[in-house]
Amino acid sequence: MRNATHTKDLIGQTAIRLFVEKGIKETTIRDIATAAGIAEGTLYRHYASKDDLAWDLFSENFTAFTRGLDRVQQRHATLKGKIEAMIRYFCSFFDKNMTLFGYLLLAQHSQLKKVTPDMPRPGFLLRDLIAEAMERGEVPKGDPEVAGSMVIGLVLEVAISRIYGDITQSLSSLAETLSAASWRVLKG
Amino acid sequence: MRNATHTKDLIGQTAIRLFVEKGIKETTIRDIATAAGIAEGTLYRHYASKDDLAWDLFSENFTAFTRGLDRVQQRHATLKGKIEAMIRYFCSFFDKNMTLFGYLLLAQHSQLKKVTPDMPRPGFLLRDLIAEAMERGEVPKGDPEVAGSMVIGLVLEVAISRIYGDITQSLSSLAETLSAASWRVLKG
Amino acid sequence: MRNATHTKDLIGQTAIRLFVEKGIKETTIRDIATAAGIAEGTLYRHYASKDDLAWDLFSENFTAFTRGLDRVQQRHATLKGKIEAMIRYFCSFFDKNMTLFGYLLLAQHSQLKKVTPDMPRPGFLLRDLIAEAMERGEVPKGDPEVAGSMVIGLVLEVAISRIYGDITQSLSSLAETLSAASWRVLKG
Amino acid sequence: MRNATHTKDLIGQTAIRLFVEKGIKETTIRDIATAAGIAEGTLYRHYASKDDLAWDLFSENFTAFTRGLDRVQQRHATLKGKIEAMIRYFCSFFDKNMTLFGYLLLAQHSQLKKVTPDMPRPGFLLRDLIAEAMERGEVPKGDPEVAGSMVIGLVLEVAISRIYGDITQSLSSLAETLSAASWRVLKG
DNA sequence: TATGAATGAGATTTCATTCAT
DNA sequence: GATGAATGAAATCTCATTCAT
Repeated sequence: MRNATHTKDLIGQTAIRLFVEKGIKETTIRDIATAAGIAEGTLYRHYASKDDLAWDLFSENFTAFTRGLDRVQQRHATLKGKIEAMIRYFCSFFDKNMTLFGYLLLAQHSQLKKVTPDMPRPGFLLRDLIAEAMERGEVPKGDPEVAGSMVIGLVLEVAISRIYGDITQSLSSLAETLSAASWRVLKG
Repeated sequence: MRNATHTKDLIGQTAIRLFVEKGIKETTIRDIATAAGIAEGTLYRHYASKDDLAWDLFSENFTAFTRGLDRVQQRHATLKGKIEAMIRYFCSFFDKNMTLFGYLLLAQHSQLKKVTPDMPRPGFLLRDLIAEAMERGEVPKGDPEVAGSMVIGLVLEVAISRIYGDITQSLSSLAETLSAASWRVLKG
Repeated sequence: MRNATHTKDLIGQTAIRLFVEKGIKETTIRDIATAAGIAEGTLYRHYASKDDLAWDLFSENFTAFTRGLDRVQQRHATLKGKIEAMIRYFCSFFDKNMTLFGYLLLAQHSQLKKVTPDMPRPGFLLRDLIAEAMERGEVPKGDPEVAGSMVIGLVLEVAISRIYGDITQSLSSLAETLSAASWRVLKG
Repeated sequence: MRNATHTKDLIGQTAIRLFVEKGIKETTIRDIATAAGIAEGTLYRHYASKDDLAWDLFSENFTAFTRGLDRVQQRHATLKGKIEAMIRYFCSFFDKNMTLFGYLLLAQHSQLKKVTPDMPRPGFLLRDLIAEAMERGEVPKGDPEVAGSMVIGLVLEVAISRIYGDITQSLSSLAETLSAASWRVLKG
């Protein structure tokens, strides 16, 4: 009977790991409880439901990640600088907790439906930054939504290949490569 | 006693649509049967299980799509030509059946575990083509796995944005943009 | 489209074999149809239902077997002679069609409920013969039901051991042994 | 939250009764749950499946019964003494729990396939004891498998007649009769 | 007669959630 | 807070039987 935060964290960590390993629907409350070494009923002392657990883990971390991206981009004036900083931030975040990132990736399709329009999202952030850069002539005019998608996909797919083990280096060691490629995409 | 092939196709079409709309686990056999206008038991005359249904729809179409990519790539000698042809093929495939592509995208995380190493996959195809082009000096040397992932992600994320409605144009109308961006990524 | 009797026999033979191999409930109409090389619906041209099939195969053969026993016993005046004749008949019947006998054995528990009291049964036949022999002093007085059960069990269990492969000789080669043992049981 | 062992026992007792009354396949999970006064899902907290339930009830009791036979036989030096002791034990076991014995009898055909060769079985036990007695000349030489089968069948069939109601006395009251008959079979 | 696709009632099983302890 | 047995609604799957061809 340790403090409540400890148990809640334990549940969260365990759930994320199992969700990524087997899928959200495929992971049962019993799976999580067994792996965490607690009773099934205990989980409900910390989360109202399984859905609540999945959503909590997603929104908490998704928002924090997006805020982190926003924070580092603000320290730079040019889109080039912003992109480089965000990619460095992303790679570092990914390398520090690959499993968590795997969960955000996995959960986005099911959980994004519950995301309110006012919640910060990397896609919207990047699109807006690109639109501004087009305005001020830093990059050629074009569809900022398309440009943003290309950059995001370019980075994300490398992360996915890392998760699947097709790439073995750390993402941080690829940050420069990703930045350079992104910039070539945007610069036209 | 209707045509068996007709019924099987009907089940497949209906299932793909519902799987994309609600998710695979979230779609019940009853959902599919009702939507297809057949009895629940009928489904089992054509597919051994729900898992078998999901896998069949995935592997059949995934393989066909990859074969299509391979076919069009072979008509060109340079990586540039191959990339352009594959992206045109992809965009056309996507525009013709967005729902099916949505299913391949959705199912890949759960179904890819069952994919045998000998099954053709777009990622492996592209990686090999890039490796060859690096060999013969058409593009700068580098990690072909990373380069391939970047190109695939770049294209895929735009398709995802199209599915989510953040982009509204047809993918085919963006084929040139995607090819140009991909080539800039590869050319270094 | 051979004559109807041929198909009906084929179904019956196939069903008996599968019933013994897997159990009655465990054998499906489809199993039988597939093994017999006919369509599922065809079975219903010859038998009204699966229950009817199982019952028909049982009652037909069970009655015929009992009648056979009755016939051979009538040729002898003494219980000793009757027992020897019936055991010889039983062994010969068993050796000629072990699978069929396996079915009668297997089905008796489920099908015997449907047996009407007027249907001839080996147990009743033997009990009555023993009772008469006790009456006329050929064997010591006692409970003919118990005596009959002992003799039947003694013979039947050897047959079961033969079916299970724990005994490998033909039953006919054991007929004398079985008769002698039975007689010692009855003679007291 | 009642005692788990109590519930498991309740399920087992109820299942055995219904299995004997209606047959294993013919008894549904719902039948058992209703008769035991529990929810259907509860059954799966104690047994992994219906098959597991049937097997567990069989193997547990079959093994215990065989062990009991072995125990009482060891207290005697001669085959005659062993046989008498085992038959007494059997009759007592039967009279104390006719339903359970009915289940062992009923289940043996379907469950015996799952019995591993190392599991103790009455048939093997008796065969070995007879073989030893033949070795040391207590009974005439012969096939111990056949002799064992005859003795087992002789006893078993009387039990079956008791279950069917064709015999109404307790088996224990017939123990002497069964022992004497068995011994006459073995003694030659 | 034969076929075999379709049916649908009913069986087994799963699992998020509740609640007495 | 913690437990874990119990619940029951809902899902998957089975299969004897029907019926249009």
